[in-house]
Amino acid sequence: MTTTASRAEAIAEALRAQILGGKYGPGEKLPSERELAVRLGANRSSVREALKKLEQLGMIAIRPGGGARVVPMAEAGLGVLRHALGAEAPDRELVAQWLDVHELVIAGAARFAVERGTEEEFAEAKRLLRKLVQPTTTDDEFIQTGDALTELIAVASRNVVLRMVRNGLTAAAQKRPETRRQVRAPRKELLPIIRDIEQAMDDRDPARAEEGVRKLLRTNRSLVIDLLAGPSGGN
Amino acid sequence: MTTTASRAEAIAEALRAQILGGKYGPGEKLPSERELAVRLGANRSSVREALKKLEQLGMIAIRPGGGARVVPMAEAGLGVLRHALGAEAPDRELVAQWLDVHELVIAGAARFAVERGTEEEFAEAKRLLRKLVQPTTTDDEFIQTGDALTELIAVASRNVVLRMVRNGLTAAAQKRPETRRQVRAPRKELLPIIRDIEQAMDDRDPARAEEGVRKLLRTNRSLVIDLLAGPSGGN
DNA sequence: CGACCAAACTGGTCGGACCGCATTGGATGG
DNA sequence: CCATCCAATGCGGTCCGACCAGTTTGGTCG
Repeated sequence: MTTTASRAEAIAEALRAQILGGKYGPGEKLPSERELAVRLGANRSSVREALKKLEQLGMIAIRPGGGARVVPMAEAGLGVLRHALGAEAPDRELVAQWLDVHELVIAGAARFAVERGTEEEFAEAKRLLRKLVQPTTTDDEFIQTGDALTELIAVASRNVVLRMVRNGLTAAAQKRPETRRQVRAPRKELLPIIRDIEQAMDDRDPARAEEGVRKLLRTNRSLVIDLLAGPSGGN
Repeated sequence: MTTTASRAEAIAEALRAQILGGKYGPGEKLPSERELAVRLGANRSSVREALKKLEQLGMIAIRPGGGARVVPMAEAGLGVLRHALGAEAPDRELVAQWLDVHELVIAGAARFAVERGTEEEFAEAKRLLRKLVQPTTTDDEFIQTGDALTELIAVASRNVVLRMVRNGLTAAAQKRPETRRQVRAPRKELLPIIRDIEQAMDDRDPARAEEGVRKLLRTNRSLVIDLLAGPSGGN
């Protein structure tokens, strides 16, 4: 079923699930490459490649001659998120935390963007903002436009580091197509916020732009939660 | 010379330097694994492992049967930063951008931390803040205390995603010991800011805490620039 | 009981081999 | 002459068996 990708990726996926599932607790040692190979019915090379993947994600730490130990999730890198959020039923709390950080980063980027952006970028931003509230825009287009807008903000911030952080965040939120959900976009409430952001761009007012984008993202908050974690339930 | 680590790591380092140095431009295809192996005098396994590392960093994209092409730096992950900033003479502009993002993230974390932190964490934060301005604190201790403080803020924010982002940022800023520089910490100007942050904790005032931490980080800005990129000069 | 050393691990590298896939360039049919 | 098709080529992905260097570990010896 889940043999969608390469052998090594499948092994990495399995180990990842086992670690995230708690089979191997933080600090615990994983079986050796050779034992994992026979246990999973794969070659040591493939197992090794999978382990290297997990090491690069920051999930495990490998010492030559020593073995591989599980690293606590909070000490890992952003890459782990991609698989924690990509699960069948992601933790709603984790999704909420993702949204908080995303809001923080993009709103901050908007501040820089208004300070350093070009007229062309402002025009493009206004075009995208207007498209968000156009009645002819489908829900899929709404999401795509939103993504394009955040990327535009990141680019206009003239900050490569910020773009990289956003890359990590958005990559983590990428859902596999088969688990995508249908959502409804809240259009009406957006109009005043969008006007506010446009005004901020005209006035080159960074603080106002930051606050406007923050409100914009917060309005879409429940939408993203539904998109990533499925409707209602707890929280 | 630079055989600090394993063979694969050395190869990855070399390729990384070549890519960052512009030998292979964005979108350009790298030589095949076999050719790189003979060219670098290493086994294909080692070359392969190095390429996998770069792929995981987001620097290159590998297609089965196709080859490996270079990904533009702005589309890569945070991991690339570690080596871009770890160079002998890092780009000062890049360091400045790192500082902007770090300030944005930690100040935002401070907001959450004041909302969600425990009394014990507040007490620890105050202890660290006071240590920053104690005359008996050495410059090395100043830096360590600052790191501990930002980590405490990240932990107290109760946001795993935010901690991961911070992990990525701090890992990128880790300098190799041999290239560390001596710096002087600006202690006197910190006192009013620190009092402000303490007051914000007592009042549970998130906005004030965010602004205070932002000022605190900004005060240390030139210090970090010197630490990472070396004092003044061009580049 | 403690220090010490050797055997048993572990990960890192090597060389060779085979597979399925993507690319490509020449032969073919229009 | 051009568009099409297909086989040869090159690519990454996997597998195998072997050896090396470092860590762990257990038992032995002082």
